[in-house]
Amino acid sequence: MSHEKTPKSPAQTQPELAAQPATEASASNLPKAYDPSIIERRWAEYWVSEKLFEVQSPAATAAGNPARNFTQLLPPPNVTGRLHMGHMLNQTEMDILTRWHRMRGQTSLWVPGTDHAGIATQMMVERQLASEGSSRKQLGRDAFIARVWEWKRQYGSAITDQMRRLGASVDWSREYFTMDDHLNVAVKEAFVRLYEQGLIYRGAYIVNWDPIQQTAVSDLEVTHEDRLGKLYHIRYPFADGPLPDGTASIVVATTRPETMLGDTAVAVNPTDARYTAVIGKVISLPLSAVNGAANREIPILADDWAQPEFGTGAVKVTPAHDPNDFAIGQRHSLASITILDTSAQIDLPGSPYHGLDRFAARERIVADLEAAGLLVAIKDHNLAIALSQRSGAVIEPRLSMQWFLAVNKSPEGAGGTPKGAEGKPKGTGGKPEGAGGFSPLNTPAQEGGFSPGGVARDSIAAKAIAAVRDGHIQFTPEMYSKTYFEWMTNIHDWCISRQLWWGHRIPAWHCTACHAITVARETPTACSTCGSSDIAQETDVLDTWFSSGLLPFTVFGWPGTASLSSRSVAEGSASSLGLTPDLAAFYPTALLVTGFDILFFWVARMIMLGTHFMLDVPMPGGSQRTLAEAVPFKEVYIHALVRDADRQKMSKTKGNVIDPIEIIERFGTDAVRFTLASMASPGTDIAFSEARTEGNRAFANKIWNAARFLFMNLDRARQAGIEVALPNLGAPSSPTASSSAKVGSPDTDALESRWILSRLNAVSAEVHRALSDYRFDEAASTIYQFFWGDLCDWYLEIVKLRLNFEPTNDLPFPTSEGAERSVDQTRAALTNFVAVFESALRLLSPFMPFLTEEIWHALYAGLPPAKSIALTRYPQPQDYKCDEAALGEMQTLQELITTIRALRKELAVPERESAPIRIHGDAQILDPLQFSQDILARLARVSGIEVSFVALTGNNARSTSSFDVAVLYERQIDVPAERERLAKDLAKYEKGLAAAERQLGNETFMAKAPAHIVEGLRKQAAETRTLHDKAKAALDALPAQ
RNA sequence: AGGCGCGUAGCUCAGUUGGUUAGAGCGCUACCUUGACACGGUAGAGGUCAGGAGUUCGAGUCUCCUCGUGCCUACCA
Repeated sequence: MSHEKTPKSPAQTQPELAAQPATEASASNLPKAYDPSIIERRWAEYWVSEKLFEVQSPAATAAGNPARNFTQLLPPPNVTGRLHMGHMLNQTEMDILTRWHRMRGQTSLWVPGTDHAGIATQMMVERQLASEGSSRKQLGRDAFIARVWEWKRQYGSAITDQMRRLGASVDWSREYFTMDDHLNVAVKEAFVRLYEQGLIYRGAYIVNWDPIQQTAVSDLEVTHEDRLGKLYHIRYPFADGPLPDGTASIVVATTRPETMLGDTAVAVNPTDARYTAVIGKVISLPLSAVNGAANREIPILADDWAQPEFGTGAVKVTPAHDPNDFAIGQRHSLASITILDTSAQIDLPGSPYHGLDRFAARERIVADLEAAGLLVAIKDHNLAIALSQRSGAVIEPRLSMQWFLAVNKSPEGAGGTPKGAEGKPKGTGGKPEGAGGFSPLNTPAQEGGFSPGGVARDSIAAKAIAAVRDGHIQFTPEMYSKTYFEWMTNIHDWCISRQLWWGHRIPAWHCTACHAITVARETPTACSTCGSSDIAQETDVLDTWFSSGLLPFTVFGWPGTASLSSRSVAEGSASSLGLTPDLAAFYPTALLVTGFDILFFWVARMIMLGTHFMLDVPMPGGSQRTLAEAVPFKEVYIHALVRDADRQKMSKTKGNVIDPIEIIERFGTDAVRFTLASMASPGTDIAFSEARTEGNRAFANKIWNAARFLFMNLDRARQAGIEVALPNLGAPSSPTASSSAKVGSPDTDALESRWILSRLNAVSAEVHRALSDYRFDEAASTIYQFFWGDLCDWYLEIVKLRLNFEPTNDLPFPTSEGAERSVDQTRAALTNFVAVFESALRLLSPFMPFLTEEIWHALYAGLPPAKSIALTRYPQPQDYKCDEAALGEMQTLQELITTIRALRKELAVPERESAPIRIHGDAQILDPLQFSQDILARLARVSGIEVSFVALTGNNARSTSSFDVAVLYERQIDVPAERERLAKDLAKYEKGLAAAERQLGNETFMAKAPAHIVEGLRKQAAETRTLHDKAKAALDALPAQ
């Protein structure tokens, strides 16, 4: 604690230890209210500087066992990013799990890193250049990339600095950046292998083109927005004369009239009787004239794609600017005329529309059509407009040369055996995304495999589907596996090229001489086909998700020092096949925690690429890796979205973004973490609530003050010369060895001691179960209830009774024997208190690492048994003795105290005043209470106990199912209020009784319901009957008004 | 257009395979500045589980329908 010491206590004299940021504990030393800002930064720095969470690379021979380790990969945030609540939720959950597993003794490795985020980062730097009056193109590629690196050097650690602030227990020594050299080598290796396996091809297809970014983007980077648009009906006149019936034109319907400049046909459905006669006719395409020449002529053809119900039933075909039209063009060998340039301006030299932006062109064309009398109608039309997720630009489907990953095709060459690069694009095994076509590529997985839909069994997608279907990867919540299958079974080939400068440049070289392509790991000097040295590297870079999809194995060193290009298969030693020591130890990782928004972007891609590449990497023992061992992770936990308090999605435009750092500064990291954890129930979005965060800050404060109370009494004990042993279970745990020494105390110990340890037994079991099921909410609430409800409200209050530092005061006639007994009692109580409290801190530590670290160090006064509470043993049920009798006794006692308190309120007994009670009940219930008279005296202000042999029904009595109790106090009760209360109770009992009797009288129920249910109901009915009768008697006994 | 969710106390949410009289936090009411804590203590009030029908001995929980609401996927010019 960094506040100034105000030494009031002579006990507070130990020196600070340099290595431990905390000072020793002393109640007078602790501020009255918990102030997280004082301690958090200090501990965050300590954890990092002491390298507490680093995991050594195991020796290759040690054959690491991923099953015994707990390894996770942090979903790498964009290097340009700032921490948002989604990150914080994600990292809180990952950190709780990592700390929990670590404290359970597993080797827990959490690998952090950042993503180079191609488009986002390039945009960021371009914006900066623009503000300087410069541009990417002015700078040139190399200078621009240098500039991005400079940017990264300067600002790239912002988000990881924020992570440190959260206390994320990651292994910083393993931090990566997706553009690091060794990862670049791995990306190239992966690309080359896929190319050699015939799974990467290059071709001209329609892709989603972002005219602002000037690049292709994948289907996933496109969002759709419903907008009201127009459907234009346009008349296309025949060039080859009218039909016999006089028809001289056909009317087409389109939402994008400007694309008519690129039409190369009109299609009608062959079954559409209205149009059968016009099939084969030729059209003179309006407005298509260039340089004053005649309009282009295009055919009318029949194609199933044209739907008779839609529009006019006739559809214009623009193969270069629409995926469906492209497919029609393929079927009918139509020309593709590109009429828009990369920035979506009309590119048609000689046309009056040349150089116009697409939307300006639309207006002009519509006006011109109208002037020419060719505009038949304009109708309102709802359409889903495609927008670029990044730039917000309207996506322009564009025919362009791109690289694709074939996901539904068998690799060529079994087992990934490399083949020489062939220098030619491979054919496609599926269809590229965005490439149109309306026949489903794949059919859903069916029993026993796939239906014959052209999907190869050993394709990338098929392996990825099998990995989940066969249970090698499990989703939580399970529902997401459906979403996964839905997407995976309808997946198209993945467009992996981007027309950006920032990213992994595609390792392919184009030959100017023979136009062949050379794909190679090392920069080649000559074309592999013709030997010409006139070659130039492909300018495109890879989709960012291509490199991040490889991370689960590339972060562990794949492909190793010897890439496949330089190995001979015959050698076959594990390391030459790509098995690095880290891969052997940590792959597959145990778990991936992420949001559903990147389920397809990243999760599915990791599964595809992981299963594909890792199947070729042998197991540490040299055996062939199975699919189960090739998956990138065994479990996926998908968490919710964090919304604002009104359940609105946070967005910059709405201005409702909650900055986690700002919230942390107001409430403390621990409180925010605890809030997120306690609201993280699976499947439901989190409406982030400040009120709840306040509540959890209060929880932190409560713990802080409980610690103050403990320390205060430890101080007093020291002064009184009472030795209290500090618990030593905090010693670093060996997880397998069950602790020989239980926390706690002999059976002869006080009730509250035996009880609280029994509670610890139950609570640690419950927390274990909850965390095993990813029920962060249940784990958090269990600990909350225990710490506040059990420990502070009951245990601590009772312990106060046992603490006596002036031994002569509690006996009427001071004796040395009495003094000794009192000392023993104080020592025993404090010893148990410390042990219980220390256990509770360890229990809470994964959720509130800062607060618990601070108090824990303070507890050990600078001499803790471990460098951090995070390195101690997590409380296990077997560490605490469960004493059923104590649980039962305590329950009765609590019920009695609560009832007396309520009665006293009812009778308006002044708070400070004590009053005697009279009690009636079974001996087995009441007998143990005689040992708890002091507790009753303190917690319920009972001045004397009188046992009654008859039931108590007076105005000053209340009944429970196990006892009647009366408070003896001379004060007229509020008769109307009492009458109301009793009447209400009575009604409740009558209702319950009626329901129970109906059930018990029901023969089928008695016959069919399980015995324990019937028995339980009987017992309950009997209790209700008792309560009913007592309430009735009490009501009758009320004086009439 | 398909698919997946959600609707429980004033608010935010729990409620395991159907099983006794539905819980928590915050808020609210009353009282209490008792030497850990007013970011506190004690005792309370508050719900026909969106609506309807069905299956069952028994439904917040399973089925169907209706209403409201959110999201994801999609090649409809």
